[in-house]
Amino acid sequence: MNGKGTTARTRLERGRGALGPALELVHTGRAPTRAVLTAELGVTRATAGAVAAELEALGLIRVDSRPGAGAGSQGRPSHRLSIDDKGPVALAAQVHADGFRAALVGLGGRIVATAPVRSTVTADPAQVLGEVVEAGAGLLRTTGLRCVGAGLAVPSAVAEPEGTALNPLHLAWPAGAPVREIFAERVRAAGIEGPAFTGNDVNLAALAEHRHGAGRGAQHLLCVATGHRGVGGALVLDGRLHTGSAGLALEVGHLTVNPEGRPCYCGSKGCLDVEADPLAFLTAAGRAPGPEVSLLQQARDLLRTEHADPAVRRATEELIDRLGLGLAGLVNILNPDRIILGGLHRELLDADPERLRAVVADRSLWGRSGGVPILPCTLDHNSLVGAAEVAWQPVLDDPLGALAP
Amino acid sequence: MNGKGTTARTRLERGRGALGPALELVHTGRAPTRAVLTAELGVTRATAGAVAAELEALGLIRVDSRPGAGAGSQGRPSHRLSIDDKGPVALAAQVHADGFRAALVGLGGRIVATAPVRSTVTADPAQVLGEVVEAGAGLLRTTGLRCVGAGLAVPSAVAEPEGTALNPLHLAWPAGAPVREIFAERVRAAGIEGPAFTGNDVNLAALAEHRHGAGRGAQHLLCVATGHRGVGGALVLDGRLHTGSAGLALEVGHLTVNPEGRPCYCGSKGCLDVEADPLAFLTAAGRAPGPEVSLLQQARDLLRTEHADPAVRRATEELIDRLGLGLAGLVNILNPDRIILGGLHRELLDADPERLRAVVADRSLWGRSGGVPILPCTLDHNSLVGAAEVAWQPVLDDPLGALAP
DNA sequence: GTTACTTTGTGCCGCACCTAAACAAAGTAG
DNA sequence: CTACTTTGTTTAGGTGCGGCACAAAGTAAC
Repeated sequence: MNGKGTTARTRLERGRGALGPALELVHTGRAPTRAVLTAELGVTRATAGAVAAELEALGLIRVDSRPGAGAGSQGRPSHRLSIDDKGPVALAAQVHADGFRAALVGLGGRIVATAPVRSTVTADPAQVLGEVVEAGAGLLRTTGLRCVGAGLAVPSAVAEPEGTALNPLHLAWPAGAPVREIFAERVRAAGIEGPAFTGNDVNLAALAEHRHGAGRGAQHLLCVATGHRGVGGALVLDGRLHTGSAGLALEVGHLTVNPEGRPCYCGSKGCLDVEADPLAFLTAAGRAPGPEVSLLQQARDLLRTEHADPAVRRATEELIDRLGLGLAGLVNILNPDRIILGGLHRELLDADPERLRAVVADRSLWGRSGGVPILPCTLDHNSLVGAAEVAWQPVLDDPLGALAP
Repeated sequence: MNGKGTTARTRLERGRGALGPALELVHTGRAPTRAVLTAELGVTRATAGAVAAELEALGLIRVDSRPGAGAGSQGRPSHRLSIDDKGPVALAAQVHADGFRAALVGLGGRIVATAPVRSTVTADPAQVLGEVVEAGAGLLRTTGLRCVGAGLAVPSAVAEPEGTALNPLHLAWPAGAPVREIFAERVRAAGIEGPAFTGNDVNLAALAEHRHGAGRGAQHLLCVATGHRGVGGALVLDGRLHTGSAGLALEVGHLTVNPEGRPCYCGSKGCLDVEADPLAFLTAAGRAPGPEVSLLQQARDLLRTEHADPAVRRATEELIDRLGLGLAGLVNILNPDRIILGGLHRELLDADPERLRAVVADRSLWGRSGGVPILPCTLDHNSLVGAAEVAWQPVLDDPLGALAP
């Protein structure tokens, strides 16, 4: 008998210190039962039980008395810990060149509801963000779920601590637009409680992949992706996003990957930004980019459907070599224990994983660091989930403090 | 009346959690009095007093009842906290191309005693490390001080967690030599208690500069230096050395800084390693390196004494430009809030700080991150102090646990 | 010199959080 | 059915810290 009501009530004031770590373990799927939770936290069973009861009382998780696929077949079966699907959610928003989208994301990175994508991104950030927040507010109204906060992913470097978008170029937004401020104001205006965060989309995608995707368990996770124009990077260190002292870290686009390469707008030449993005791929394959769909879509289609074409094959190999050189440079500096690729880079990895791994290993200084696993990202909408992740962070750090008052 | 003896005794079992942070504050000179300690720790005066009493009982610090240059002139003067100069020390050792040296280093990075430098580095690491440890053991015998542990700085990347030196090239040691194991064995054999650590010299120098030198207070500190051949880098994040997942991070020598540059042994060309080290400087100035003194010494002499020579001037500017390009690349990836230069790079900075800062700012993506302060290192024997720092680390993390048993 | 004020140091109580240990519960293995 | 293994709960207790009142040690004003 797991006396739910009363037991949880009497323990409500206990377990503050271990509460955050415990929730994070359940959140990332590393604590399926209380027994595992006990081991992972390094506490006694009594403490783990109290903590789980408290998280249940907060409406965040559920303790099922049913099966619980425990460890060995012997001994008393453990109760299963799961995320309460009636629990609170975070409002996640994403803006990119093709449009914007809003979603509600619960613990565990589960997308609870999504608003249809709109493809009208105007030059006015306040209008776009107002619409996307309104879409999210609509989702909250129809589902009736509690909201812990809001997160926004933008395809631009975001300066800290101001929260301004430094290069939202392919959104046609003004450089330096105070996106965090605008977003926070719209969130407040929509009557949504909780704090509002804003971050670079690749950074947030990396965070999501680290917690719920291909990056699980990595201590030093490097993420590189290309979507529309340019190349983005992100680093997750010990579970935390490393954004540098001013939010400008991992601007990897200007590593030199081709000394004889084409000139870059930064003043150098042969930069990763202009040598390994969708436009570079289309150009290398001798195709003129069309205006209908996004560059990423065009490049992806070309790579998938015409990979037998010699020109496409050559372009693929060339981009893999350039990307590999860039990754090797990053490996020498950051020495990650895992690399995850997104966007077109993910397609390049799928097209010829051996070639890419060989280039990285060959141009890394030590065989060991060059042998770092390179994986495709595995999470749908990882930027969106990452945006929710930062909104969830205060709750993960201190559940009682963030939810009680 | 500050009842020293009895008060400390009655409080000996208190203050475990805040003990480490408190010691670190005194160690880095950020807590001159108990009042400041109270504020910095964010605890009550009662706790700060108990913690200070306990650290005093451990023989690490002293609470002087004398003046104490407190904050305002009003109110009761605060007692001064200082490091007990009869307290324990760490054994620090350094091996480099010109010889080796041993020292005893107390809290606060104070070098208590040094053994004379020997300049016979043979090809056998066991012999060299045996001699250097013996020199340190002699210092311990003559001073009679307690030893908390030992640290060794080597001019090579050190692989984690094995502790092997991957490229101790200019020591003529075999690549992959198990230096940490050898050092630890010699330390044990010499009857020195405490753990033994080994690290890359630039990494350790960065750590020392962060705690006691030009890097104080920086949250994201980048350190770049060149001594003999090649260029080394280090990153201190939130007070901790970032060595990557296998100890191989910050191998900055193979950033491309000159697309038309000379070939590098790594297979690329124009790498920082071959474009911005002492040999590159001598070559650029049209001088043939001699075998008498170290390359660093020759380059330094040339830069200082013949800076009026047009060839030397051109070489200086060329190296500053190359170095600046490399630093800009690192700034784009790491976004540090301070950069410290050592070895010949420090001399280059002194020679023309404006030029270097301009290159870095110009080639960094955002003006903000390019405006990062670039400073010369300020600590004598920073690698040595850094070696002691890692030996002190267990005590700084948990003074009671590290010293009591 | 006395008084008022400011700031620092200390003793005492209590609370929050956890551990330890004993016991109860729920399964498997024979 | 009994022995064994593992999980969950209860109770008691201990550690580290905050809160608070008070004492101590200086300066400022008169």
